[in-house]
Amino acid sequence: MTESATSTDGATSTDRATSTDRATSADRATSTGYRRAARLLLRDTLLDAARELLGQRPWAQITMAEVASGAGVSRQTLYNEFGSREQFAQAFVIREGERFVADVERAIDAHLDDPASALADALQSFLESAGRDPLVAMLLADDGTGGMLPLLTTQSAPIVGWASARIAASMCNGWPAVAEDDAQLLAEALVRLAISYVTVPAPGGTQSATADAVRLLGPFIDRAIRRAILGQAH
Amino acid sequence: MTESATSTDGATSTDRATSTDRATSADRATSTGYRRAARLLLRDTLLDAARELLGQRPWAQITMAEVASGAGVSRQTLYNEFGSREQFAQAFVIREGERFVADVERAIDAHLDDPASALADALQSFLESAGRDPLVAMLLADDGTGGMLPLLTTQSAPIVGWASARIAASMCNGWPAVAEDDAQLLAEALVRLAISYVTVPAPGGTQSATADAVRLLGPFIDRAIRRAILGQAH
DNA sequence: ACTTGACAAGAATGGAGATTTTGTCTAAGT
DNA sequence: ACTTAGACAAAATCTCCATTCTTGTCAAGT
Repeated sequence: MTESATSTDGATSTDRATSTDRATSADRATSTGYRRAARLLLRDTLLDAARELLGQRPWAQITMAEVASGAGVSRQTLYNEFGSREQFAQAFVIREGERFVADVERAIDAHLDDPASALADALQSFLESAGRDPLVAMLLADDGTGGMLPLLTTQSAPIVGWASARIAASMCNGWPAVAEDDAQLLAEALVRLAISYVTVPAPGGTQSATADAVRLLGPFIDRAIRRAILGQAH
Repeated sequence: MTESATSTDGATSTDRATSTDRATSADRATSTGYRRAARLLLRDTLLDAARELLGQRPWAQITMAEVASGAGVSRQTLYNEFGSREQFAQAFVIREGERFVADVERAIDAHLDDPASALADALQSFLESAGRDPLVAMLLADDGTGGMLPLLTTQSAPIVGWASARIAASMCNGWPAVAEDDAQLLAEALVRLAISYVTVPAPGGTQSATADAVRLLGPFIDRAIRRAILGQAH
């Protein structure tokens, strides 16, 4: 019995085009493309299931079996996809960080002409969505028994590295003139500050934090841009 | 300023002004001065005892009785001085943060002419001493069972507030021309970045972190100084 | 002011046994 | 191929209980 529970609203949708063999009348490349897509879908579904469970109780009290059944998938599949519980938790935190990265990338694309505005936009939307996030609330309420705090703090080196690399790449992409060094530096600072503001919010709320960050980093951005323009002219 | 640097291992005195002493007479002042000094000595001794114990095992496994006897003092005295275990832990973290503040203040005083150098000096010496600190190492190794991680992360709002206020005051003192807003902003960013760099070190080591911070915040400082000079001229 | 001894309430500890969970494996099913 | 159910050992967790320890606060002694 595997406890057929559920699926409230869930996001999960296990239905998949069952015709795996046939190339769906499209180009052949889709075959490998399908594989990858299916794999990503699987990962996302599992991560989503964990997310929903985390809204109810801390990570330490959630079993891998629950995650698997929440995703409508066997436990074995979960282990095949993410080696261990620890690795799964790591992947989860990274995926949540993905929202942050996505916010920043969207902001960059929306303000290709004005990096300072992009910064404001990025931090604002991220901090606001993080503030509404029940997961973040649970993390903040964690007194150490929750089990996920270290991942965001003492063991967050992988997340910081990954997120800042992604953001730096986006910056270089959106603002090709900016030096790679500057982008990397700004990206890492942004990530560190974002984590800091999530774990201990600014007393004045998110817009205060955003305004502060812009005021603080604005001069650096201005200088970077000025250097970029000079470099181009040269 | 107002910092009586101690010659020995590092019992920096936290001076709390709160002079409630209504002047009764001159000779009385000596007595009150002694009182205060004795009180501070007591606090420091207790905190030092805790520090030594923390070098051996995590906070969760240290009892108040051990701290008291380590300081050669009765348990009751400990409770009289710091209300509860939680408050003691808080005070301890703040006292450790005192080193950070002291480093920054010293750096400010040593570079009254050049804030950027002061920033570099401050962060460099702090990160280096923190890197050598066995306590910090223990905190970083903490998997959540240690019991002190939340104080430095999710519950670090008091520390951030206190440290940045102190540093901002020192900045305003050392560089009177700088706007209070700018000092406050820079101080808070410095504190947040310092905490971030302690919990997840920069891959390139402390000097890399310092160089990064200087490069990042340098433009802001330059602009603040430029504004300060203009303000003076006006 | 500091210490000592005592105190209740609550937290931790330990031990022994049952139960769960993790991580891996295999034999199937699609 | 990919997934699944079933089974498995090893490790972790839970339960229940009794016991000890710790916290926080007394009052009285120095």
